[in-house]
Amino acid sequence: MPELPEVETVRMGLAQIAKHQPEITKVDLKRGDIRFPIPKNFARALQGQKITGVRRRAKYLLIDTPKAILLSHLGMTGSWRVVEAGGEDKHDHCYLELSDGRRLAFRDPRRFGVLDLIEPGGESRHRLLRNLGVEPLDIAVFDGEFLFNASRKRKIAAKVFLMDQRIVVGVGNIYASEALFRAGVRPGRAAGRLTKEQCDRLALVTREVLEEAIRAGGSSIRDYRQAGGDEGAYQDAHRVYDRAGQPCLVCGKKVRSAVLGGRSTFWCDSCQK
DNA sequence: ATTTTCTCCTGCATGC
DNA sequence: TGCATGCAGGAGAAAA
Repeated sequence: MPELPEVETVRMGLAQIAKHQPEITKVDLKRGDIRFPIPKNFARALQGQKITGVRRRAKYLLIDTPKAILLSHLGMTGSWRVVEAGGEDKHDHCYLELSDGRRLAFRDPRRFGVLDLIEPGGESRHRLLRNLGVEPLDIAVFDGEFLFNASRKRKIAAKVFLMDQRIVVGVGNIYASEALFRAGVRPGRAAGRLTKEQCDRLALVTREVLEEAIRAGGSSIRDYRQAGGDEGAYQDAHRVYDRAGQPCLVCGKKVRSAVLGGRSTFWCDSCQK
């Protein structure tokens, strides 16, 4: 499930592919909708455009061209990958043919992803981007004080709070469990009851876990792959995620699991309070 | 305003 | 072997 580290890994891969600013010679759109309708002028707007950069905001990828920004979200099973000229996959919804002969596919079996266009400069007004919270890797804004202030009087579980993209972006189900484990905070604790010290620690370890995961190329669970097709390695570093019933790596007690906010959640009762 | 529930979709694991 | 069932989940949208 692509969360911030996976999306950032894909961003770096795409940026590498696009570093010489290839032109998009052809856009081959296979369907008119994924999760939402794809704009009618999608292919026309991108065709003939040069890729000038690849950015990330939250879990969204922004492929920049002079006249249009291609916005994409990987949802649950989405991926951008370099594919062979002839080959097609039934879950490839869009192909971008580049002037260097390469072909990029947006593949998404479960179709929870997004493809859209943004007018250059219109990023902050886009409906999917305008209500997003702070970037967790931005040290200037994401710290314990921010988390503390944002969580006052909130009754929702700390994990649900941490996954709320309007507060802080990029933290999904895997990294929320991992960060809370490192912070020593039980996922079900009411956000508003977190102490300042816990918020300090949570901000610190959230950044830590995301940065470590980026360095490892992300976590490959089921479908996720890097743009070059490689798997990430961070799934091997998970301390609690998907480890229900197995011994806690710190104290040896069984890792517990429950559904919280509709998502499977993992924690250690003795290491987290 | 905040919180909860529903929904989208397909692949895979499970059980009979 | 095959079918039905349930589960996984990012996040918007609607409901409470």
